[in-house]
Amino acid sequence: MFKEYKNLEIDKITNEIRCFWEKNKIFEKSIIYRNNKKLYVFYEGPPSANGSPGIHHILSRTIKDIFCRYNTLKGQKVTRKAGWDTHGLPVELVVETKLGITKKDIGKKISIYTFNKKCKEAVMRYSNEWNKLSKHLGYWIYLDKPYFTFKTKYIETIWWLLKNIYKKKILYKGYKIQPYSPAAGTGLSSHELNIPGAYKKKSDLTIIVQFKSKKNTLPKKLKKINGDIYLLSWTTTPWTLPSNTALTVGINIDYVVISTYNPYSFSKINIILAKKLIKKVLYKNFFPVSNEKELKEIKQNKIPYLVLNVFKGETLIGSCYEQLIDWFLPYKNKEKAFKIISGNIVNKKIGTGIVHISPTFGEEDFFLSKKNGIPPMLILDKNKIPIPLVDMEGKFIKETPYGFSGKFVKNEYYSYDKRPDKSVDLEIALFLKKLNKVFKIEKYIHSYPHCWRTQKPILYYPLDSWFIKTTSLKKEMLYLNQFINWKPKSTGKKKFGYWLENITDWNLSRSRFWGIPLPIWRTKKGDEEIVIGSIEELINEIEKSVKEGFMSYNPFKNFIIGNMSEKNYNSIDLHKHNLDNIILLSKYKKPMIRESDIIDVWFDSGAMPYAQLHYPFENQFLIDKKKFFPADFICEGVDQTRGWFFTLHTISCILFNSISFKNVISNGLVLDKTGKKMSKSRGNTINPFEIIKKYGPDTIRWYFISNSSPWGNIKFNIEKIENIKKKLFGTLYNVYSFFAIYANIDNFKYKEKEIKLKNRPTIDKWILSELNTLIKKTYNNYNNYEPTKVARKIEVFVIDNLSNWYIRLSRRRFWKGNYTNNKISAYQTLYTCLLTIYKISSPIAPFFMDNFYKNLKNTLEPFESVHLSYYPKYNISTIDKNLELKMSIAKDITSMIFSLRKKEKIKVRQPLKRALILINNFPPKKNFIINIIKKEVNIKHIKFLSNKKMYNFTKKTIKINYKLLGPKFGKNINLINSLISKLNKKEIKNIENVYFFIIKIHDHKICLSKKDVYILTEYMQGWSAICYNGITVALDTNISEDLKKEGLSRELINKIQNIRKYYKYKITDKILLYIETSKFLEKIIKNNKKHICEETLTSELILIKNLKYGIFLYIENKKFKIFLKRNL
RNA sequence: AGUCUCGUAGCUCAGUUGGUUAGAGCGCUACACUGAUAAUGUAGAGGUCCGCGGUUCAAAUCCGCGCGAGACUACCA
Repeated sequence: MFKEYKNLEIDKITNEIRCFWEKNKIFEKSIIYRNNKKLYVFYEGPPSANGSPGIHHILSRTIKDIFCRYNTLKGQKVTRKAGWDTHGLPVELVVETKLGITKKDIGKKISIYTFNKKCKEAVMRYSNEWNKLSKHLGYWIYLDKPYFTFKTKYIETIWWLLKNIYKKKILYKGYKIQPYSPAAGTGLSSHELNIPGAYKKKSDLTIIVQFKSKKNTLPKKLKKINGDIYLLSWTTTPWTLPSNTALTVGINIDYVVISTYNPYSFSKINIILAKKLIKKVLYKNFFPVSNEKELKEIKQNKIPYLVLNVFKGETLIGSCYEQLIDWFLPYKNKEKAFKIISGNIVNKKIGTGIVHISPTFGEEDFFLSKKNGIPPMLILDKNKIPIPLVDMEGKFIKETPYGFSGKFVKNEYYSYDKRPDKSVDLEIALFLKKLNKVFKIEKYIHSYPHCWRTQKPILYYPLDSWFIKTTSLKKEMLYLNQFINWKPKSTGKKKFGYWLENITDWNLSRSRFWGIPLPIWRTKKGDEEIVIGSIEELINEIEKSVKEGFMSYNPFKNFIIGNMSEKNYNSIDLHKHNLDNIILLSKYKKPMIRESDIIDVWFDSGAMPYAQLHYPFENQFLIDKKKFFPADFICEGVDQTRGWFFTLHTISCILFNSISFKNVISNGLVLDKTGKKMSKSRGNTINPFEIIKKYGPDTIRWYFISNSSPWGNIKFNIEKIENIKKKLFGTLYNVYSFFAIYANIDNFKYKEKEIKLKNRPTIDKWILSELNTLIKKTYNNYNNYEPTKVARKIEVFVIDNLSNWYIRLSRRRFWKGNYTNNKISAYQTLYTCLLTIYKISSPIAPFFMDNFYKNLKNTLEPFESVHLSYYPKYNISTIDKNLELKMSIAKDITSMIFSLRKKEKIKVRQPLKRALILINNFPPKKNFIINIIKKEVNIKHIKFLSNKKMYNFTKKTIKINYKLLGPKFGKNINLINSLISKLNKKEIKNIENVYFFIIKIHDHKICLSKKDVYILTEYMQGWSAICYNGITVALDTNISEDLKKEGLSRELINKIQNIRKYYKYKITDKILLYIETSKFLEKIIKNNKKHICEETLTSELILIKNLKYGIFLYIENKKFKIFLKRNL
């Protein structure tokens, strides 16, 4: 027996299947059973469990699950290990808040040990939520032995990787300009700048200053100009001007030399600025003139200017200028300073098009100057250590002249009572004005980052950091990127590609506490250093140090080298609180202390392919033999492009000269119904658990996948989910129920031999052809990582082809007649369709499909679960495109006849005599189609007519094929079209009968082929007709007396069936039928009695004059009485 | 501010290398059909293909400039 249902309870099914999976370890089996099969490698991007999962995690986890399940179906072994990202600032901030402390207090008020302990506790606080999400969503992943980034084994791999990066000589210590809060005395991470509210509108004093060019270094063109030439440059941070060492121009930007006057001193000057910005810089008091004469007069403070020359920025590159404020000179390479360099940072819309560069206080400035060999403005302090002109409290250094010494560069850094009237920026402006070096002073409002703790503006400040020299690997990384299949392509090519193009060295350092410590020890002077690559190495080094007396004992002496047991590894902790106490011995017997920073958490996650395996200490072959590397597939949100995707790629490129993932889907965001981002502050977030509970995981999964491509943003709309539940799952349920009811009645169990395709009725051949086409298409789309196309194709098949067409047409075969081959064929066909649908849909809707699969499984299909079965193979010989085409024409014709009936107001129950159909080039063998149409639309005769016969009834129109003729005739195409469209019916007919014909344009003869035009037959005179898609259908609307009676008899059948249904009789129940007789009814019944009895399973139909019991019915407004009862 | 993605019916989305009159589903209105169906069919209403300009015989599609939404990066001086 096939299981029958009373109604569809998705919730119940889901729970049952979930229990079934757990109890029978289906997930485990799906891996074990494929033990000797090829591996499909999937990497789980580790989530951080210190926040609870949101609705968007449903999206990415659904996609991940789909491809893991699909590839299992394909017969591959798909292991997937869960992992947790455990380190990082967000955790630390949570703990800080909880303990009511700030960064300064760590190591003072509270020990690093305690702090780290608290972090470790805090990090997993939502892990239960995450596991619950996996479970409820049906996301299959090994939760039992996940990798944790804080575990000793994980850390050991990271160290090994870092040591090998060091060996490649691309790990170095250097300066980086970083956001820094002088008020708080700490550097800030970019994360902290992204805290909402960090960017605030700030009003700054901006000035345009005049850098005097060294004329002999200018291009020839400009040397000829009389007088000094100044480069105008704009800045919002005048306090950085003493640190200026270069100017930047855009090579493709047009610049001009202008002769004019300084608006403050009215001295005559030549200035250089971007052509496009003339109007913005020289507005209000300035006016353009066209010759030297006019330039001479300043009228009522109106200043004339004359454009002398236009040139590309490129020509300025390498030219020099005089230092603007000559208080200091760079301690190193000063001869290379004060040059014009090129850079793409030049904004064409604001400023002057010439950017002032202070490498010590701007990140872009820093990189650009480094690239161009420009020295930063660093001077040597009394200890001969290079320092910038502003100290770490945000003050000008002592040595600064003209009263600037010790002044805060931002007024906000003073306490309120001590804040001076004039800010440093203003003082610098006035100082330069006196020297006649200022062209303009203005206020400017822009958004500027502020320290989230002190609410004061941050500075960009050079700080010590460890870097990986990723810039040196740019080529390799770009090259290897070509071999990654990105979904969508643009993320890989553009977003990721551009990012690689503009790659900067990877800053690994974080001056925080909860993370993997840098395994680097250095002497005080920094002349000797060691990078530790394993615990063994560390222990050995400690031993040396103990011998020399730098350390009193070895804190890790209980660790057994070479013992890979969890117990051994859990016995030691490699976090900062332990490592900072370790002092190592240098080659020249000097003490070395650890570089105090921890490693960027992104390195943790990017190292996950190796660290999850404890490579190379264990599982070495899995990576080296490329068994578990690179991944076949990863998937995360598009925001990970510069996050996880990047770090994975970088590490594998550096160390393994390989990509680390072959296919990647970067999914979009989940927005609310109106397209707004979901956020707690907006209050439009959706609880993933509630939504899963309410609609079921399959429905949600299907919704996410079918609604739009996963890489687009999805607007989360509950109504659509409802629709999927009703339409797809409802229909599938109904098709199954239909099958189960009748299969059980006929005791069909798929025990009979499979009926050969050639012996099946055409309708079965058709649906099997469509089914195989579907398998083929879904197979390709899965392989191309296009889940949306898969889901949509399945929807069309299930709803349109299988339910609304195949079953509708085949209905009678299931419930009428004996258990013949025809009937068996119907069962076998429907069975195959259902089983196939369950399999190909199971990656997307794993619960629902498994449930129904299990109901159908039999000796032919022995698998315990659909997820242990195999993806169906499509059979090319079953696909009959011609048949599919014919059927789609039949559908069209049916629709058209319904449409005509509606127009003529003739019910479908009323049989009609005939319909005529005109269609060009209809494939042969029409009978099958004719029979379907006849039954569907209740018409006795369907006739396909040839063109010739129809000639008199039709109107012909002709149109040209633009696609073919357009390229041939270009502009003349419209002329040809007007000529062609004027052809009369006879001429068109002539064209139909030939292959080529000739038309005349302006005495030119043009030869056209029949393919160059479309001929449409549109209309039939005197008939009720309709035309669509090149098909014309005409309906004979005359109703004879006999047809009328037949129609009425059908009306009667319908009424009886409704009563049976109302009485809840079984479909197989036979009945006795009593009808109160009348002339009207006798007329109806007379010729159709047999048919009526057959249709309604009436064993006896009795006409009685006076019927005591019964119900009243109406046909055509005539009242009569009827009584029926079960014939037991 | 820059970069990237997106913008097609009230809603969600298709729309092939540019080519005849831009489509589907949901929703709305009316009618029909139904012994699996909470379905389905037919008809109707509903479009400045975000706007402007360009290339072309021909643009929703290609290019440029805007506008709007989102992400990423952000003192991009």
